[in-house]
Amino acid sequence: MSTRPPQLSPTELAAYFAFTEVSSLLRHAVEKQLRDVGKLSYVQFQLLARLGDAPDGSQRMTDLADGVVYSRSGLTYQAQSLEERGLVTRGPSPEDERSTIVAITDEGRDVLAMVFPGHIAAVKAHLFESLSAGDVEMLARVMTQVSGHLRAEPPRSAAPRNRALSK
Amino acid sequence: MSTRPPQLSPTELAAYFAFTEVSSLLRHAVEKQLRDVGKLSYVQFQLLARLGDAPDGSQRMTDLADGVVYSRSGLTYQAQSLEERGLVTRGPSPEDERSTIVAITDEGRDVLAMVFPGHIAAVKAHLFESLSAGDVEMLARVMTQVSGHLRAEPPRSAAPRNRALSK
DNA sequence: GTTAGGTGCTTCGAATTCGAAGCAATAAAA
DNA sequence: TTTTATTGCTTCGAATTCGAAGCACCTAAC
Repeated sequence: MSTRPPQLSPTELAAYFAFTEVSSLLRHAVEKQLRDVGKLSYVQFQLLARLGDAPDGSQRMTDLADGVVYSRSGLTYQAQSLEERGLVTRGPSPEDERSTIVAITDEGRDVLAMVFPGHIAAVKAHLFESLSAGDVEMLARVMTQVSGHLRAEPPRSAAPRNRALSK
Repeated sequence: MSTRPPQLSPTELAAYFAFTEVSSLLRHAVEKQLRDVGKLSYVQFQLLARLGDAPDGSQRMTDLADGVVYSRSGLTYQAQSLEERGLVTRGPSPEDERSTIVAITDEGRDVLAMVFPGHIAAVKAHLFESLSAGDVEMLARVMTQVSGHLRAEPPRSAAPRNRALSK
């Protein structure tokens, strides 16, 4: 019935499987390092890293959520947790009363500095160690390509809201 | 302090960021498709797919857990869920009383057949659409390389147990 | 203005996840 | 054989995750 099933070539299959496997294993390895060294979840680390990178060390909640590909409610949860630990502060935006601005604190930067070297080392050890410089370059190019493609169509982590009253 | 901090080259950084982003976005897209079409979580789909691929349609719990990079307790949970839905059966191994053998049922195969085309289409659309054949080949090669490297050292999803009484 | 719709975030409940601890069976050592 | 360690899985509790629903503010059209 309907259209005939689409297929993946053997190469595509191999690429897909290996890709998901690497992604899982890398993630686990990195999470362990972050947990052990800084008691941070992967998301928390990503949030701190993004804030640390931001020009003024602060960002809107929504932009953070989009940046790390994460649900808004989940971000609220993690931001609260980070705030309780004193690693970030949260406050309303002066421009838009609805927005919450999250800013990294000095303590947050300290923790970031604490875990960063180990994080880098873990990534190096698990992702790059077995690759040649050419491979890395290629990987960067291809992943950037796909990433751009993905960013294009689907809006973002906040799903288009209920077109509810469509009746 | 101690050793000087390791560094990632700009290319490595770009590769790492793009890689994690693609992995997140792809995962979300695929999960949505599986949920919508077959009410399956990603893990559940992976489990069914692995069982469907196995020569006799069955596997040990531990091997499944290792295969999908998943915690053992999490697998117990999902296997229970799949069993309740009649998509798999579970029973003790005749060879080793400790082992549980999970086997896919005909219904399981039906659900798998139901979601598979859409799954393939999603992967094609999100991961491969913007890539050339050469890129795909390269990606397959590099990911396989890394995957092998990762599989090598760290044992598996079941962490080396408490070498507790090391005293 | 005022009203309808859009946007930003949080709260809520349910589902999922993990690690630690526990139980049973097997393997290795003594 | 008995003791000791290892392996396979499940149960437990705590933490995390998400989507839906709700609240407040903001914007545009009237």
